[in-house]
Amino acid sequence: MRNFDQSLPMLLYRALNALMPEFRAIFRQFGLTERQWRVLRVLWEEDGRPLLALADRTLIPAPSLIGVIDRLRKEGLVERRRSPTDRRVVQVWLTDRGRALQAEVTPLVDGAYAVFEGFLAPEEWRALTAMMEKVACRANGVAGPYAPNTGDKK
Amino acid sequence: MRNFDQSLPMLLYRALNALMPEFRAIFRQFGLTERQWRVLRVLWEEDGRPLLALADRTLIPAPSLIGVIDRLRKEGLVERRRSPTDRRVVQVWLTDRGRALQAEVTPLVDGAYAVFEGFLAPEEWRALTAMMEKVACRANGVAGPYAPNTGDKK
DNA sequence: TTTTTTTTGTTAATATATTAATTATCCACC
DNA sequence: GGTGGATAATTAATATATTAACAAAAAAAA
Repeated sequence: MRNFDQSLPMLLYRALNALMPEFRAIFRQFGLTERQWRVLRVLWEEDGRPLLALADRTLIPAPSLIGVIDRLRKEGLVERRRSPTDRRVVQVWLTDRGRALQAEVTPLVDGAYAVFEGFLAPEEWRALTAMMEKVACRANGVAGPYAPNTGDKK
Repeated sequence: MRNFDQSLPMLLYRALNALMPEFRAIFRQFGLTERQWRVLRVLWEEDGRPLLALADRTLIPAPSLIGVIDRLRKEGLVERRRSPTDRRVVQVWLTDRGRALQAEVTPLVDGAYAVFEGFLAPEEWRALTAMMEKVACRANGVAGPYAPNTGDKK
């Protein structure tokens, strides 16, 4: 039986465990959960994404995402509209408040991230990124290839 | 605003997202959740650990762990005993069934792990491990040093 | 020895996630 | 132009996690 603490999953969990509380404390200042932030983070980059595209990008399973978005809607940060061209599709749009939030949250998040960024040298970052991509890609390959749903028509 | 998909947290989440379903499918064959497996995995290595020691080792917050262990107990895989020397402490012990499970689950888990292990070269593994430890350690340092609770007396 | 502090575990309230099944719409084909 | 299969989103049922506050025992201090 191999070493538990040094297994890849536990290594990743421990790193996340160490990193995320810092970020979550920031999110909480704005009444956001981590998952809510992830949704906003994607919408700030590209507004009006379909729900499944958000699920792919945020790594939040669709049924969970329904709830996340519903709470964001109740807070008046996003709204949902049916796509005019495909009525199955629900697009999620930022409200003015949702858009305004970006300018408040982003600096704090970037600040925290900059600290963590300093933990590793640039070439370490490159190596790490490449390895994580490799793991994610090939592991996905075990059950099927990684094919991000962009939400765009083919 | 930095690239979301290549941020450290999302890289780690994506890797875990790719890895864990494979393992969870194995756990499910034995009626175990991932967290239940993590508890058993530690107990197989060292039986009778105090609850907080398990929380540290498995990265499961204590209040969550209560529930996890309670469900394991209902399944007849572990039992809880008060420590004779310190009545605050609750030790978690494997039952015979809990102990027997190891021989069934471990080969499958090791098999799956071996596949993933092949994704990276040995020196990549070393580098990755070192980087993750560095991140975990130093990030913890932001809010306080990493001091694993072994459950042993000082 | 009494009081205070710390440690360990727990509960209670709330929030959230997961899994499987369901609905609505669209697309491709005959 | 209707039927079968796919896709997008959702619901329902269940399971689980999180946060803060609490209780009990032990250790430290007064």
